[in-house]
Amino acid sequence: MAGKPTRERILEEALDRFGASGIDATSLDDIARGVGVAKQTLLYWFASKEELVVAVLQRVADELVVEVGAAVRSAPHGFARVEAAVTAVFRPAVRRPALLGLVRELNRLSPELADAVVLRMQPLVDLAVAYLEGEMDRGHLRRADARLLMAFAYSTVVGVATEPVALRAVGWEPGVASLRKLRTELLAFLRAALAA
Amino acid sequence: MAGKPTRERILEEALDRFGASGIDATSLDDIARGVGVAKQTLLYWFASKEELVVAVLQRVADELVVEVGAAVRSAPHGFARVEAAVTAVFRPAVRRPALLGLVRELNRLSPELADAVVLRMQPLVDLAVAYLEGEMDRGHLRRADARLLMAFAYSTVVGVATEPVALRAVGWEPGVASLRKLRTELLAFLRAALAA
DNA sequence: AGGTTTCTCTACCATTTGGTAGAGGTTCTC
DNA sequence: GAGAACCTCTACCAAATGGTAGAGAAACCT
Repeated sequence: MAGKPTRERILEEALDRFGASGIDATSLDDIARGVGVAKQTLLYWFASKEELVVAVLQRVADELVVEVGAAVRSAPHGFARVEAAVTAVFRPAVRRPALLGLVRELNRLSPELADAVVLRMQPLVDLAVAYLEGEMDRGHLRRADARLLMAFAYSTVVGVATEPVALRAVGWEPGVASLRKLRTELLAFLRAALAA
Repeated sequence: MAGKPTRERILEEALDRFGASGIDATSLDDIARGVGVAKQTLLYWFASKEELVVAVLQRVADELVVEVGAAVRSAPHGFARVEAAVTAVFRPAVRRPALLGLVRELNRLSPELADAVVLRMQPLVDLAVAYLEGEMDRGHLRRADARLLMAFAYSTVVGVATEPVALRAVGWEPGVASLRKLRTELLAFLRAALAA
């Protein structure tokens, strides 16, 4: 059907389905039908459902780590760096909303993989924290718990991206537009809270 | 075993299990074993799994609505009111971490119930928004999108309460202590951002 | 050409799970 | 004490799901 190799198409389809309906609620048959192959073709490429799940999560984690890492490393100092990091976290969420929902299932489904993700994230966080604290020392930013700041920003994105009930309660429809608006507002907030 | 009626114990157990492992991954047998009765006893009290799920979610929604509603209505004006609302949202999360995780599954499992929850939440949000905007008009708070503020605070709680990977990446262990620390910091943040 | 590897398929199986049928016991009512 | 309502149980079923066995193409060596 498509030019992409089967394995690739399976991974794409699985990511979409897992993200939309949850991993448990998605059967191998669902994915296979979506790709347009037999279930056993899928089991040829991935020996078991767990293996498929891990492969999908691995890819999700890779995207996040690479994207946020590049942004944090390349952006200028000061608040611009905070801005770049926040934007980087939002980007995958906007491009593929299914993605963030999956990270949440990591712990339950593969604690080992979750550990691996944590280990890869930590240096990035450390880098960001070091810069934030440097800026605070220099008086460019108000003093605050930089580590907490990171958790704070990230969890906000996750919450809004995956919590349609809360969004609708405040009068918004879930979607990309809401995510963008939130990013703007979050940044304004951070700016106000961190202004020295 | 316990003094509580069977139906009540089933609801409690189901809430815990659903929250811990997800609804799909929790079988009726699991819950029944946890309570110490046969699966069919459970099906006597709730005609189907869906009915049990709805009952549990209904109760979760009730707790949230009642608790937040009481806090918003009773707290003094100004920033104290914001503080009361945020604390009220945190309280259920601290007391029963499983609770917030369930709200997220609402949309997928029972869109009708999700609609109902949204409808009940809206007046509360309106109330909070009206007060926030009043305070802004009077110059007690900095001007900002009050509606967004609500979504923002709530999604932060949800994100941190249900996203252990992010927490661990910033060097914390998931748990009640982290939630408390986050509440303090979130409030400090809001205070700084909203100070007129 | 002939064999080997790669890839996809049809058929089938074992287990789990939500759910049904219906029996039996307990408590409350009269 | 008789009957009814209430509550819990054992035994069983139908459907779905993850997974196995193995056959048939098709491309790729040599």
